[in-house]
Amino acid sequence: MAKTLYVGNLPWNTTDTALAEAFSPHGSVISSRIITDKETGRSRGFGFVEVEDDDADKMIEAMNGSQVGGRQIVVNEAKPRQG
DNA sequence: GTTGAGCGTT
Repeated sequence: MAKTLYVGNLPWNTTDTALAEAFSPHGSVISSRIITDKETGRSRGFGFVEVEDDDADKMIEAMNGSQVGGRQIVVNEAKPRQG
């Protein structure tokens, strides 16, 4: 099982790999993606990280409020895209 | 060469 984490307040230069590298030591990272603008292709400043359900809660409290790329980030459980 | 609350594609 896996759970999706919403990551906000990210620097503009943050990449999906940077998230995986930042969440890796805090738990099992399955996948990571940075949301980019559909018109300009630039980073929107937030992304999503898919992690193991057993480590999701720990990574949220461990990475929420921490600094990534020199900027403090916000980590929460992502809302279900399909309801 | 910019910006800063908010929840993504098949």
